[in-house]
Amino acid sequence: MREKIKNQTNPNVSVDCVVFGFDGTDLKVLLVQRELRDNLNINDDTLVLPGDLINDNEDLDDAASRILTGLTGIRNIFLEQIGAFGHPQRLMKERDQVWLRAIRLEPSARVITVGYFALINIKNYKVKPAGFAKHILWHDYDTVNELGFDHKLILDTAIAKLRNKLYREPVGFQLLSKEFSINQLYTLYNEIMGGEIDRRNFRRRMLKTGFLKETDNFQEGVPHKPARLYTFVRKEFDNVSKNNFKFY
Amino acid sequence: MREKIKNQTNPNVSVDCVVFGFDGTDLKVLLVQRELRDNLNINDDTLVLPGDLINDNEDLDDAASRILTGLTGIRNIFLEQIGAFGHPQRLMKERDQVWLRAIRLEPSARVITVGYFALINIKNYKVKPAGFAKHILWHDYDTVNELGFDHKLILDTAIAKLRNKLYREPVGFQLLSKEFSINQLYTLYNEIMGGEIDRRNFRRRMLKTGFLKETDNFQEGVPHKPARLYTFVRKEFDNVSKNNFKFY
DNA sequence: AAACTTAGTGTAAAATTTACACTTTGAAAA
DNA sequence: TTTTCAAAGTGTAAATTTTACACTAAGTTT
Repeated sequence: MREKIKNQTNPNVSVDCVVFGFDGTDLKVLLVQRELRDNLNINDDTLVLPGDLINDNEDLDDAASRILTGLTGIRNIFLEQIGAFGHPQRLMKERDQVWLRAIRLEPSARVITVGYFALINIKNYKVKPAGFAKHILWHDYDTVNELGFDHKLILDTAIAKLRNKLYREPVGFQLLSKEFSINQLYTLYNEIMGGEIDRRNFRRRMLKTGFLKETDNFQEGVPHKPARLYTFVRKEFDNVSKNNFKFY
Repeated sequence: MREKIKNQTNPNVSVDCVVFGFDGTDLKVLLVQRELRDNLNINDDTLVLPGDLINDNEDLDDAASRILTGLTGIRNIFLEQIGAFGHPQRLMKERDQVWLRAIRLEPSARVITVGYFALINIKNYKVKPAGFAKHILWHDYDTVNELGFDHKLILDTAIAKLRNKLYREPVGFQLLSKEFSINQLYTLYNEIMGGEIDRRNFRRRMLKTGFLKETDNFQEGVPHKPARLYTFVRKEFDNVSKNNFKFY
């Protein structure tokens, strides 16, 4: 770091969260409408990721937690950083620039955002509007088109990281209830991977790992044979061989 | 993002680079001595990663490139973001706080740094002192102990990312000369992985991928049988099956 | 010519992956 | 109560990949 040049303006730094959820069938992502302020006559209902400026003296991770706690009330959410995104303001779309000026961020300063992704179980927690997000919705991941700022890029990066993570840790369990059937797990993984996983081989592989523990409970209220429910045992996962990778 | 709260101070944002090099035997990392300023009587020769504040209107990636070009003269360096690191200033060691105050960064503002890692071939480029790095050295990766700020954390994260990356892309070639022997490649990989790779199986696997092209050249000046040299053919890599991963 | 150092090579056993289709079970409908 | 429906649950054989493992070849130096 060199001596500070005085005619530079420090950037605003925000944290934006990609919150993935799973409703049993589709992968969802939590989006908010860019807040309209009554005293502004700009018309802007662009969808963006939930986020906020970081506070002084606040860890980046803590800022992400704060945002999610505000939206969901949950305290210990699975959270992982995606990275920093920082296009200079001049590269933004006009609409985004207007919006930034409207809320009077430090004049002329750019915004650098640190992306996080989180996984939560849709059914367990009701999301609720927060100060920085009056309109909030679960959006189908597959059909997200355009988002404000560079949030589409952040979202794309997030799904890549999530897939990647699935190769090393059983993160998928964060998206399911405590007890789940093998086929629910299968549906989730298949959805995340966007792919063609063989159902029978999937079951065998998962059971072989040893970190799924059979319970005595079964699905209820389904109009067909109810499936046995399992729980995830982290302790067992930690023993699983991690020699899973070939390098290039 | 909410309306800017006026008593907040925007953080300084810097970019720090973990530059890995390979000298044929050991993995190295480029470090600089925290710059001593003659007009300050603080005694500080702490080693840190090369870095700098980002400029207004400068992409984060561009800032990292700029730093590396300053140190090495190379323009197209393999570079990848590691992530953002942002402990509030209050969590820093006293020595780091003193240093920051000494160079008069925006008073009381914290520093958020975005880490990058780069791979370069030590032999091809002479590193040279730059404005922000008067003393610069290749340090053995294995024996790096403590660094200023949270740079040790950044370094640890970088090596993890590098290993990780090796599972999906043949990045190791960035660290070697254009033509190299299989055993040079082996030594490098073994060094990065910190591990026990079987030499024979390594050779077979690498050759089988098809992205190593045999040349008619051999090592020169070695006091033993000279090894055949190969080049890396990216086009072929792109055809290699990427179905290399098992998930959990 | 002998000694040294790294290059370069093969195989068989074990483990893993893959492809693939029918039976079972409970609920709902007829 | 029987039939129908929908998803649960199960097995195997062939192909592929991984693993473990030790000697010969070739060029340089002494």
